[in-house]
Amino acid sequence: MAEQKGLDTASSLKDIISHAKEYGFVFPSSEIYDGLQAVYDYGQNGVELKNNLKTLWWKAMTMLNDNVVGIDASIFMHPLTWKASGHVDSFNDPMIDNKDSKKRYRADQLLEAKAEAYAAEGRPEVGQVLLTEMARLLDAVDLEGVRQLIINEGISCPISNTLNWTEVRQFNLMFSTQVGAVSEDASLIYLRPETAQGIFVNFLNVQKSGRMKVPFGIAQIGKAFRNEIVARNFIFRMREFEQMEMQFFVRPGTEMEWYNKWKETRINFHKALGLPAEKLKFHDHDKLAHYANAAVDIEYQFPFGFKEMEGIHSRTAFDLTAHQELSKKKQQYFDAELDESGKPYGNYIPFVVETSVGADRLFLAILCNAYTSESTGEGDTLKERTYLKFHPAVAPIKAAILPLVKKDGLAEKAQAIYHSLKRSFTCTYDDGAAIGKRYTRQDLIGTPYCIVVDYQTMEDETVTIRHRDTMEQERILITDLREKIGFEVSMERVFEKL
RNA sequence: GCGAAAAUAGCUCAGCUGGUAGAGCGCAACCUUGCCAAGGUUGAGGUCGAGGGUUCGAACCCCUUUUUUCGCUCCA
Repeated sequence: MAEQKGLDTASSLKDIISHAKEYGFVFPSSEIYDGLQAVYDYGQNGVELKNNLKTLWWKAMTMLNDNVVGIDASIFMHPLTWKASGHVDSFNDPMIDNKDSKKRYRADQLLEAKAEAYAAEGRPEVGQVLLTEMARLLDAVDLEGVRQLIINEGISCPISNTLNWTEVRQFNLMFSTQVGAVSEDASLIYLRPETAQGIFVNFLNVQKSGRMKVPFGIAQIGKAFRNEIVARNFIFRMREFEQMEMQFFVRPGTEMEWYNKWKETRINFHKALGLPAEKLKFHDHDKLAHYANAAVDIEYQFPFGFKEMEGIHSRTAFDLTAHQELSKKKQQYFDAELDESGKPYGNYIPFVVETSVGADRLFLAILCNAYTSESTGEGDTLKERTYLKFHPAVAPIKAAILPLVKKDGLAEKAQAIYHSLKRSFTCTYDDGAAIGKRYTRQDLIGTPYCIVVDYQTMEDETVTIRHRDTMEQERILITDLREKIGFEVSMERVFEKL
């Protein structure tokens, strides 16, 4: 009788974090110097798992869709990119703390709420004056002026009801650095806070050089950086993270059709990776961002609750239009397809449907789902068993080749098998301890198959395959290993469900 | 960023009212070993998160700091 430990509690996140560290999946960054908050490194097993996830996503996008191609844009981009995208303005949030309640607020939101209150009492013009003044102060970066405005308006903290405010501080969520001569203002550049803009600025390059016809998509995997005020929940929210984004360019008016199609396509991808349907759900955005006309998250039930893993946004023509206006370069596409009246659709700026997954979040979801701690038997036969039940296609190591004992030529035979298989998929060889201990070592890093060389192998060229989840064994010919295991661990096994 | 708690070997922990660090597991080598964390021998590994202070003497008391966890807050 197997009993699952409480996987949905906060304590199991702790178990997963220590398991991830102990078995080489995720380490705190620069740990010998006490680490760096909200930054993590992937270890020898973590990087294999993450690379597998990235490759699966990449191939699912570019190989399974005729009209999606990839790019790899730089992290550094022209500063005006972030002006056009709205990040320079909307990421500079002025924050203010109330010293009595210890609560923090966005100063602009406090003032906007006050302006709405004026409007509600029938004096919208007073509110408008307030907003204009606020905009002037924010543009001038007069933070003390903003604080005075809050105090003069008598805006008190809703919790403590006092006017005991701290100074206003800017939290710029974009990291910046300087290129070239340090003294020049123009040399200030940002680390990209999202990868999407690298796709938008290359829209016409790809469309023209690839003779792409709308609808088509551009996929990209890459690092992005955000100076989060609070980073929590392990690798869920990091300051440096990796996104897997695809921007799909469509004819205006058809965006909802594509939005719905990609919603289904993307959630099916996660299911094909082995994430259970009951731990996945859509969450529609109530409040849409400035660029979107529809937005939904695919949420996974992490140990700390249902949280966003992937976002699917209908971004309209916001981004390309903004880039066209700021760059003065037309971002339009000529659609030669004929409409109902027999005329070409002609020139337009395409609408965009975006799918954006956090690679680290997908990694965490896969790891949380795989982590299994069971106890079997009772009394004297009670045994604890912990293993990672990864889909074979994402497991860091696909197979371990183990001689039952080291002597009588079994080790040499096992090594020969190892060397012949390692060209086909990631394998490991271990003759270090008792066979049971070696099985457990592989369970702990989620290796789906253990291939064991025993005395019968020496007689009839067969080995046993021990399966991770069931602990059952089957005997097969050595010559069948490459094909049988190779197929089970292949991407194809995931893609056949898509 | 605010509040609370925690930090001793790779892991889990012990360490009395202050007297220059221990266990189990794990790890490495060798021997033994016919299938689910097997046994034996030997060994590596810690200035007790960091810095300062009090003291004859600090893992232990005081201050500061870093990191982590939890609760707020934030999350285009």
